[in-house]
Amino acid sequence: MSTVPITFFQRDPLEVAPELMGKLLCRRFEDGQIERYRITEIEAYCGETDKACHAHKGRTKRTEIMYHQGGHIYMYLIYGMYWMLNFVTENEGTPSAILIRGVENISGPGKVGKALQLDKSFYGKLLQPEDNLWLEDDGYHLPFQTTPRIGINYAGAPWINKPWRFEAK
DNA sequence: GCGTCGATCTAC
DNA sequence: TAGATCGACGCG
Repeated sequence: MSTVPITFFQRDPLEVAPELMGKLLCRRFEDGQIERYRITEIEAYCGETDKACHAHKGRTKRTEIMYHQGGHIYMYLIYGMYWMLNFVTENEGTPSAILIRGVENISGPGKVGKALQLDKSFYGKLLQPEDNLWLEDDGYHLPFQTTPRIGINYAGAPWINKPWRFEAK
């Protein structure tokens, strides 16, 4: 069992994603209680050219954090009620991120944010124990498969067809 | 300043 | 299949 270092995220999201599958997402709640959730479903969003990526229209207040060093947390509100959890990848100036769509026993990105009690206060924090959200590797290897991403039809081809969603098999 | 809409989920 | 619910963004 070891804590995954921030540098793990400072490379191409398509390289990080397969290694992220099966890792343990750890959360320390307000009351000090610690829970661990195995990551079972994620999606990669790759830079300004990827029309499904929020950063495809450039640097804004919301997407700003995606332009920073990998290892930061990107949170955003969707449909007025769900907080989506994302991990920033790559380095300064290269916007990309990985959306956590599901963990063991919890399916759906909206439910993950709710179960882990995450909101905008986590925007811009780092994935480290000091910030109450971090990653651990227990050596477990989770079998997975890739499929197109969900809910991004507006992006059009070829982006809707990219097999950038990873799910447990 | 105002209208539109989204990387969702639940219930009718 | 529609409704909840709100911040970001486009338009002007």
